[in-house]
Amino acid sequence: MNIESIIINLLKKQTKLKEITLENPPDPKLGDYAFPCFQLSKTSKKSPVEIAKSLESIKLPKEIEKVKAIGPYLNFYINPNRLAESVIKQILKEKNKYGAKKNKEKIIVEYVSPNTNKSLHLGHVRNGLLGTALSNILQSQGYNVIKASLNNDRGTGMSEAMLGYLMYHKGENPKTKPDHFVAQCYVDYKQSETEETKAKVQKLTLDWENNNKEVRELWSKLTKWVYQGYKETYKNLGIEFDKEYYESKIYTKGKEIVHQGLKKGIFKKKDGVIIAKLEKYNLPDKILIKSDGTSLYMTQDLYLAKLKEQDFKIDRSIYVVASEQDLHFKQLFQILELLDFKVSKKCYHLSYGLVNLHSGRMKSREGNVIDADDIIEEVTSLAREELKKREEKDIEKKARIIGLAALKFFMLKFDNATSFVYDPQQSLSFEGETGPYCQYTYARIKSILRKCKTKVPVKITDLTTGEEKNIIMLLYKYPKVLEYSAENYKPHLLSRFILDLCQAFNEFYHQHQILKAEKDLKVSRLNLIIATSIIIENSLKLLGIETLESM
RNA sequence: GGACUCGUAACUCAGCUUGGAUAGAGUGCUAGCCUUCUAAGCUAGAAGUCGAGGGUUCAAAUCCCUCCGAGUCCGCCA
Repeated sequence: MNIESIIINLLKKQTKLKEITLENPPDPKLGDYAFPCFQLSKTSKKSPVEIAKSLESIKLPKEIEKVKAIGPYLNFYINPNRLAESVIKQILKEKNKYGAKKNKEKIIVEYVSPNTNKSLHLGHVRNGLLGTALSNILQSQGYNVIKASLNNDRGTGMSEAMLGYLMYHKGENPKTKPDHFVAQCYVDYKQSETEETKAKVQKLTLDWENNNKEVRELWSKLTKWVYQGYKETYKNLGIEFDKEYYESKIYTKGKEIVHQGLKKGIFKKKDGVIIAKLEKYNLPDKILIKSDGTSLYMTQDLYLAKLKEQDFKIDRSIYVVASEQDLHFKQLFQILELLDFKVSKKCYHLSYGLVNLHSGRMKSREGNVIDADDIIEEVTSLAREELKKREEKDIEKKARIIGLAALKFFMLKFDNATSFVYDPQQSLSFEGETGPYCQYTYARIKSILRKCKTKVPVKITDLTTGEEKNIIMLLYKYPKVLEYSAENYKPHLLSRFILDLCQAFNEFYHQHQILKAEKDLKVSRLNLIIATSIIIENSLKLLGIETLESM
């Protein structure tokens, strides 16, 4: 059932307007949908208030209970029972397919993409969770999603980590988590960096490129450790990939594209470098090949963009990368366009703001980062303390699930454009607009359902209170929210929706009895809360958050 | 200097796509609610020149322009 189009068609017929905009009244008491009559007063020469009044006599379909002119607005009150019956039955029938769509497009989403000389920090966590949630949401809309990551596993950073290993840890095996060990080598190097060591780093990089056996072996050893460590962190966070790319395997391949472009006159050679002139597009020029003939990040990105398209025949290519690289992606997409690569039209940069600390920006080289593994540990331990107060069973398992929910929800509730300061007290809270609040709401519903011993017949009749209607409207709107969230690449809209739904349920819960309601009403309300629990569970799952039957 | 993003309550943020009724949450604060289905909850209250100014419009937090402030980025890092 699509209420909006029913009302819009009704109004179109009545007013002869081509476009009708409906809006939501500020207070549910004022109705469910409102039609502002200002636009009509121009042509009809009557005041909007009069027009609204005159429209009150409009003939209503059965989906609409009544209309009422309130000031310059014509307000529609939907028939709650009819909508409730239709929406709840649909949810009970379709379960996790409610809100799902069919789509043929293939979309590749690239996220995390770490530099392998460092361990993962809070910024990677935001990136990974954002990428995961986005992938899930797109999948829910029927897209064939390929989850990909690019490991930046070569270059100066890796050489610095290698030199750090040789200088301070030669022959050692990791005693800590292996990626942390490699990151430590990097930090140790950085803290003692001199002109002399810089030269050594340069030599290592060159030797690596020339396939020097010893250097390559050392490199393999370190990267292997790093991936071992990453694997564990990814697993803990529920981050997965269908495809991992490695810079070391593709970094030379972009050069060919650039040289061809030079031949065709798309790029210019100037002062020994090959450059893309972009001032026409209001962008700074971009160097594509350095004067020593070696490639840059941009060079390999040109190749990778094409490679992704070839590998998977994708229709869209999304890059989840921090806003620091906004310019880089504008340039990349523009250069792809210059090269006349079809993929240029398929690319989208999902930019997100930095996660800062009170002390300022996180800098790996200075070691003042919030480590991903530490944060998981911290949030789990906070949840454990909380659970101990409640004398719960399965404390360990639940602590992990609840702790991660707090972390994940916090990372996904802001618009991706906003940068925020990470504040442990706020970020890891379990009360208010948090993951655990949503889980708690779900557990509450489950607890009621456990106490209801009899099977609940699918019968919906008496849901007429404001609190019930509020929930029904949200359930009705869920598919639209999901779709909008997917098409605009905005997972936070889903997070906000879940909060609204949980809040609506909790208000209902405190106001009305469910198990002690009289027979038909009880059945209707049970159906309502079953449907609610299905949506909470599914939507949290899309954000990568697990639910608990009790907590 | 240029480009982009952001500026909404004491604090953290929604709302801006598609302009519309008294601008919403959460945290914190104040006052209540556990002999009733889980109080990680709910109710009520205090709290806002929507950064500033101008423009468009019947109507602007929302669209346009200017300015101010913060952040990010700007040819051989990724």
